[in-house]
Amino acid sequence: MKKKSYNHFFMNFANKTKFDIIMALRDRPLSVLEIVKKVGKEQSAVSHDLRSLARCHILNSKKKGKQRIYSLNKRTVLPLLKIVERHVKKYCKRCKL
Amino acid sequence: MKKKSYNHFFMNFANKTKFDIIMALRDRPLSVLEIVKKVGKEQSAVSHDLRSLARCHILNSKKKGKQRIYSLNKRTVLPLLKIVERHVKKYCKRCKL
DNA sequence: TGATTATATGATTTCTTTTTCATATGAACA
DNA sequence: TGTTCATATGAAAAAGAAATCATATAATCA
Repeated sequence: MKKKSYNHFFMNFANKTKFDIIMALRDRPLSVLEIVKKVGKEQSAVSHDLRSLARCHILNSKKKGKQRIYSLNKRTVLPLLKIVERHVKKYCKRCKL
Repeated sequence: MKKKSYNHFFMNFANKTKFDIIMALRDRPLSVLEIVKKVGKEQSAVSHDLRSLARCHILNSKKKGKQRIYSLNKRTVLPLLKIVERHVKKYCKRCKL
């Protein structure tokens, strides 16, 4: 079992900015600049995060002129988020987290 | 949306030891000492991790004499692992992670 | 009550991840 | 070709998380 793969995978959801990026891409694919605007972080920081997300195949990307468009791996991410949403709603109503 | 809840939740899967603990509890509930043996870490480190896992309701616990027995929140954890296992098998065949 | 066993806690050190900054690459187009 | 816009990269600084250590609590039982 590839433990490191799991660690990296989950790390991408555990980090605030990376999680924001995932959420930003739920509705539709976006270019880097659009993502930068949505999540309100430095371009460079976002690029680093995108790299990490794409390396784990949480995001896909394709070029479009001089832009790069990132999109969500919905097959994995949507059902995953659904499970965790249910969990958080159930258990984190009035917890301090 | 409780972003911090999500971050903490995923952090418990992203960390090597915590992930090991989750895996150790897949078959059956265990006492702290049993978990310590299984994951091969210091008792104190394991206790810290158990606290964090239980705070997010990934684990439940109950006392039994002077022991404390930890068990998995299967409803959330099992389907989650299933999704990620599929993902890792599909994408991380020969990746370096 | 005091000794023993099981687990938890808090503070500090150590390690990893994230942010930031400066700069590089690469595509489009005048 | 040179300028501009979009994105990526690498290294160093800053922040955050985990491991460690010493000690505390809590339950059991002699």
